[in-house]
Amino acid sequence: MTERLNILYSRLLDHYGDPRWWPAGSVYEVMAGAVLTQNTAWTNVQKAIANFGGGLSPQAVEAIDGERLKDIIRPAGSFTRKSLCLKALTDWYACYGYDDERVRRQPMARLRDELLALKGIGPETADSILLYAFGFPSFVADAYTLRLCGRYPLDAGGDVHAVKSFFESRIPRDALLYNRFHALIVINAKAHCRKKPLCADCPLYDTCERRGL
DNA sequence: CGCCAGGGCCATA
DNA sequence: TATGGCCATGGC
Repeated sequence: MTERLNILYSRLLDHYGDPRWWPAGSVYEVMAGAVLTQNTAWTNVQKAIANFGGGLSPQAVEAIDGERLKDIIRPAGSFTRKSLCLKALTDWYACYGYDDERVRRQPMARLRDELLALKGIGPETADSILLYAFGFPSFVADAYTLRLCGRYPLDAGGDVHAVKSFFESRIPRDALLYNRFHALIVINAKAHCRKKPLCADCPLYDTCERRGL
């Protein structure tokens, strides 16, 4: 890991501790949550998940009628697209017999292409599923990561693809490390750096402040 | 009230 | 390929 990235990571880790992160109980719940949280507050996703009554499984989603699925996930917004996307994602999972280990034996690049081919799944959602659901070393470059790159002097580029390859080429290819790093970025963003100006108790405050951000 | 939240698709030019 | 409108709810 480069010096600058190491400093960033260490500061976040010292301040927040090991996050070991994604608030979900199962692999499939992570997959579904990744879709439901697209441009949507996590509190709304929780409401949608709660509407499954603890029965958020691929078998359940396959069995649920499309119209009823819309109604269940309504609190997460954009429910027409997301319901179709959930169905497509579940069909994809069914191709592997809902078997996590079988998915993990496939080449990551191929899985990513398959996910990106599904309507409603783009780069951020695909990477979240690969990393947080299945434990592949695919770095997630989401809105929080882009915002951090705009503030912290990494010179990582401006778009999702550039930022993703920036981190992946400079961090050891380790899924747990990717997990911690991105989780820390999100936790920091939620806790301190939601918008300008940064608050003084943000562990990145001095560096960002020096840049006038 | 208006803004925005852990995006992505689609229509334009 | 690069923008911009759109989806849609709930919290603030």
